[in-house]
Amino acid sequence: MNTPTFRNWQSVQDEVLRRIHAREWPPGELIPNEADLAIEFGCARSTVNRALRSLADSGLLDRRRKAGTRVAAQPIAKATIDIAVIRNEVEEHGATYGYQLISRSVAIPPAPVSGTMKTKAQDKLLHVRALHLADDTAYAVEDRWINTAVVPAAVAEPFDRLSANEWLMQHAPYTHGDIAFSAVQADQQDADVLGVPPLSALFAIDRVTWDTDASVTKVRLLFAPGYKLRTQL
Amino acid sequence: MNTPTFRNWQSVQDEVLRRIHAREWPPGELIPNEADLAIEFGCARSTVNRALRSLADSGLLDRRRKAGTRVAAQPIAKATIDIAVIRNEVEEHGATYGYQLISRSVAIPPAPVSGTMKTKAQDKLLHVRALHLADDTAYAVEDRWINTAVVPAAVAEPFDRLSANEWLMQHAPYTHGDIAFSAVQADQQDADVLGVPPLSALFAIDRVTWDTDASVTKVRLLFAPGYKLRTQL
DNA sequence: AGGACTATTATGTACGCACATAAAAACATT
DNA sequence: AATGTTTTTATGTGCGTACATAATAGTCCT
Repeated sequence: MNTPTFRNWQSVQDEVLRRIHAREWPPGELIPNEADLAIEFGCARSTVNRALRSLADSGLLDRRRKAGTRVAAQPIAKATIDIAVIRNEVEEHGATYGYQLISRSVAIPPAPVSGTMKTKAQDKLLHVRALHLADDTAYAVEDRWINTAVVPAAVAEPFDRLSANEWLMQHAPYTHGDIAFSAVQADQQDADVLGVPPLSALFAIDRVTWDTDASVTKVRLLFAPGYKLRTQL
Repeated sequence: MNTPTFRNWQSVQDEVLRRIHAREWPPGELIPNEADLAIEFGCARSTVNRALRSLADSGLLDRRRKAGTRVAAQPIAKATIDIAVIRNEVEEHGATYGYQLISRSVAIPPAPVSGTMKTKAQDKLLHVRALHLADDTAYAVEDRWINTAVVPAAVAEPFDRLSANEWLMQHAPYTHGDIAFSAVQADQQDADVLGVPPLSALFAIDRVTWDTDASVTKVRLLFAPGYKLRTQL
């Protein structure tokens, strides 16, 4: 048997992938250990490790110390979604980006907002509503609350030219965030802003970002009908 | 200056993250090269490499050979979404999973379907519609087309007890897939099946999986109102 | 000044070794 | 048989070296 040698981790990965797809290593099955594969592939164990670790990261393999490596029984598809700044998203579609501030105020938020942002019920926050346009047609409405205790500089920002979306990206660091995607019916207000019939189905992205344990901002983006979030797996 | 030594790649990563968040290394700025960081952190260059590579994978750093490593100006948030088998998703919420086959037939698909699946216009495909339940209430409708030329064994499957969702996971390998999320209005048929008012906003997942260059299956999942797809970033 | 070639440099990765760590398996003890 | 302890083993990671590769910076020639 003339085994070709696999000199780099990508080719090892490709070969492992081939065996998984070809069902040579069926789902749930234990595969040979790193040391043996290294001998078979004619490379160092660390190279095999790199390849297998990468596949484990993408969910195709389950690895446990001592127990060994097995092909994931249910390859939970891990779709990675890039959430870009809206301007970039629009411009990547070849359209001209536009922005309109709808309202800007400092107010006590409704209870659900202060609840998810973990601010005190009577704390005032900065509330910004704005419209993002692609080629002069409505693309998405942004409804945002900003924790001015965490981002005091935001109080001085008018947000009439530069969207809060972009300003915060540059000025407000965050450590982590929660994000949720859903479908909602347009209420009268949002329908008017977007120029669509009431009760239209809108794609919603809700995001809350945190700096350590304090919320930075909470935003809901409602996209005009037809919007699709695409990715590969 | 008493520099603590960073003995493992995770602690190096944490320190780099801290500097980014603290704006010691602002967005867009070039950071010291691996060799220098290795000296500063008191570890090997490969350890620094591992830490920085991991951060680059998650989009926080931009790295280019010779040009060096810089903090991403626009930290494109990469949200990873786990797309599990529906049964698991339901059971993880602590609910009881139920399944009902609605229809199963072999038919010539409408043009958009054969178009996206790259099958010949007159090729017959297996068409399965089914309902997924959580605690006896409708959770999602599945509308699926299966390429029987690629998965001939599917023809013999009734799909009356085991959903196509699960059966395909076990029997139909795929190399890659496209996925799209959107919001759609429920038509009369889907509204009836889900037991919701017509025109309700439904969360839709459209997925096409491929084995090399042939489509395996195309599925649209419509989730009952209230469904949210959550993740972290 | 402009273009073609060369040197430099930072990241990318391979290798081999060593040791850490988690967890299963074997063994001993009650 | 049930429980606690030790051994074994596969993965996880660190280190230092070497070389590959891409892209910039510099040099030379016209």
